[in-house]
Amino acid sequence: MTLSEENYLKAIYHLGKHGTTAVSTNAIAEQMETKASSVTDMVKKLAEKDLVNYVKYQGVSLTKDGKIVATSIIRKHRLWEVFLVQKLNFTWDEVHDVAEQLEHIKSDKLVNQLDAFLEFPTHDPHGDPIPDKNGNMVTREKTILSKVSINSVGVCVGVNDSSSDFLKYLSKHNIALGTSIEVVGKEKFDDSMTIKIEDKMLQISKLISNNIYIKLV
Amino acid sequence: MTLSEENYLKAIYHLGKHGTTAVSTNAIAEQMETKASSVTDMVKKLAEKDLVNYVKYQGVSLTKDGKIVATSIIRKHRLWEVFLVQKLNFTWDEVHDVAEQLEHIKSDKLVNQLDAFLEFPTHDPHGDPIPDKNGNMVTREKTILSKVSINSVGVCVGVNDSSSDFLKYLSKHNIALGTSIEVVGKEKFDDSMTIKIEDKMLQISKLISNNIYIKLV
DNA sequence: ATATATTTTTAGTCTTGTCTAAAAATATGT
DNA sequence: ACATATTTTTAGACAAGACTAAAAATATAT
Repeated sequence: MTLSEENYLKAIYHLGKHGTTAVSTNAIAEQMETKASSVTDMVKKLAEKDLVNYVKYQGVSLTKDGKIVATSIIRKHRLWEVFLVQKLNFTWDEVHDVAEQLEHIKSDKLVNQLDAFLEFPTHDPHGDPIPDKNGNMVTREKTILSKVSINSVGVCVGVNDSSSDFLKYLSKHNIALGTSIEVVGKEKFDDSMTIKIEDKMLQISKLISNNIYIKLV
Repeated sequence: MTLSEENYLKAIYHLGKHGTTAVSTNAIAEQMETKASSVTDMVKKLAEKDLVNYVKYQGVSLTKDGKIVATSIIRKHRLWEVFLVQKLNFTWDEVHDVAEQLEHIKSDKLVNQLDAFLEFPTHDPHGDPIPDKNGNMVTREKTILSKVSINSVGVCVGVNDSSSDFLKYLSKHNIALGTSIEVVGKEKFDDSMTIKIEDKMLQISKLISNNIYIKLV
């Protein structure tokens, strides 16, 4: 497995609900910041190796083998993120780029010992589930903040977008995993929301509320 | 810096006492398990970037910049080795291949936080010194076991060859960093030695004694 | 239903890092 | 010192992965 192949598999996994639904060449190209023609080339190679299902003009999905590879990369990525935050004092907006590199390190012993060292975490610093050694992960009940009704109360359990800019925005407003959020107002016109965080009111746009997951209490 | 460039700089550093003395194309090729013609190509590229001094047919040495890069890679390699042994329960013969991968991860924060997390170790699991943030490292007094006279007593402080096979041999005979070694016999004919370890006698060949460093007591 | 727009693929090119084979330079032995 | 051996470099080729431009397939709109 080359670095490039691994990144394609990961992209296909993320784009089509765990790689099960077919995703378009263009979607992959956009996600990977490359050109559609490059995607076609690589996808052919992955199909040759039985890592993806590919029918010309019909999109791409992961095969069983492809899913195993993708899951193992995601496992590594998320374990490293936990390591960076818990042991090396990184903040949740700093971990992504480094984890992107670390996820490609090849050593079963390394991954499994790291897992044990971190005491088998089930979720990464953004609330995403970490696959275990066999590729299984827990599915935690969660709701997109934008979808909940007025007066709902919940606890932040994850984010959809984990870009540095978004995470910094959240930190600035004291929103982290575990933060209690109450919906005190919703604006029909632009779908903005007023939420209460630690007794402070905050106006958030639809784009923001669409990227926060909460668990209702 | 590409992965390949980094590996060449590291090889040149190791072959010519910290990269200061010029090393031959063939020597680099052998160390890197590649062909001399490939070395010539890469060395030209590195010279172009002012990372090595290169005169056709006269060998290669590192420039100031080249040394900085090589030192930083070696720092990372050795820090990761300490991490693997101290935190993830790797043995000293298992760390090399994984550290070869980890040494190429790019993140200053990662390296410096890792250094702090490990409490600023000065030596790796093979007794080699770890450069600090500024590239400085301590030089510890050490003697090659093969060179010491009969009845000398010392403590193992390092190894010259850190291949898995050699380290496993040492472990099997209870030789590790800190082990006390007494030279009780030397054979002129083949330069083999009899040493005493924890009250047990051991016959070692010249090849073995040439790869063990001790500090005389 | 057919013209137009969009998406996807193909064909050909480029760069990086490698290789082989041959040529050039250096080293060695008598 | 000169013939031979060794080392190093050059020249040309190749694979991986990316790109551009053009062709083919699919989707959309009136």
